[in-house]
Amino acid sequence: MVYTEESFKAELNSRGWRATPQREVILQTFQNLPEGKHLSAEELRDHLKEMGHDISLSTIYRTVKLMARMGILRELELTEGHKHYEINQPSPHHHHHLVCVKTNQVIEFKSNAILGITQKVAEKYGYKVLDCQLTIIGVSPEGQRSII
Amino acid sequence: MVYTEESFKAELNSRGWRATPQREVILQTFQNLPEGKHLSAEELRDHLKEMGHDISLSTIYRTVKLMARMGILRELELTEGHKHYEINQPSPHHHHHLVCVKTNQVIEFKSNAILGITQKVAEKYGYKVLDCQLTIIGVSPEGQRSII
DNA sequence: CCACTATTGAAAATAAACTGCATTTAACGG
DNA sequence: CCGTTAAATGCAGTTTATTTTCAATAGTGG
Repeated sequence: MVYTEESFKAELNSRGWRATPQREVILQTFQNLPEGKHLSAEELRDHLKEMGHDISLSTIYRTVKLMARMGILRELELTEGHKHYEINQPSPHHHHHLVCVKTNQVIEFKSNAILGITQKVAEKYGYKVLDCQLTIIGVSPEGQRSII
Repeated sequence: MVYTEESFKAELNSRGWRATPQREVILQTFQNLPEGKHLSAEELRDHLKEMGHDISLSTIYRTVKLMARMGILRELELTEGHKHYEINQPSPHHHHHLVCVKTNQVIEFKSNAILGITQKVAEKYGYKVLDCQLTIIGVSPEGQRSII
């Protein structure tokens, strides 16, 4: 699902919400990010500022949360202590994360099998799926060598 | 892996750390929790207090983080805004979470296939696995009905 | 174009998690 | 056992991410 300005507005309005310049800019920003790139709220604020868009942190937080609930963004909780957001890509681009607790390295990987498992589980409980994330927590080769 | 007081002490000492009454009590608490039950730092503090153990929040935070890095506890990030911890069970008890963004309902489910995928991915990158969690974010039947 | 109400930005408020430091205490070697 | 050494604890204070309050602004639907 890729949103245009119009389809995004329609989606928002259908839920009683409003399309605003801030929301549109944030959506476009995430849609144009290189695959697998994710941003924290502050990183997004800075990135937007560089592009000439001064959007307050309050709005950023409110918007990413809103878009995560709509299923447009994925909310990632890796190991850094703050959330990251990225576009919630459909099947072929959908990926998961392998995280090192020592070095905080994050590796992405894909798996169709996980999508299948997710479908079955969600169906069983009558859930509508917004996102599924397999997070593997472990120690990278470098981490295993380090003493710290 | 179920730890006794001795094996836990051995595991700590082998890493240059110390076995303390607080750490032992916390380990026992998690090992005795009903399956699938998870606690936040504050809930753990209160639970321990009820059992007659007055352990400071600082120590709680330090201990759960330590035990998560050791692979003894899993750190769960569901939707409530704070972390939860539970014992990191081996294969037959290992489970995953289906979470509703509207009602915050959490359903657990098991899957051997996920363990297999995790093994393969970790092996490919030379990672030592501490934990793997598939989190499915969606909307429950009740959530789909609600207007909020 | 109007009225209504959602949204924004700034500042203040929260809440979770972390840290510095003095004190306590586990581990290890003799 | 005992003493030494460094790790761990508890307290208080702090940091950091995120949320909320509120007045001003601006989409929307009629």
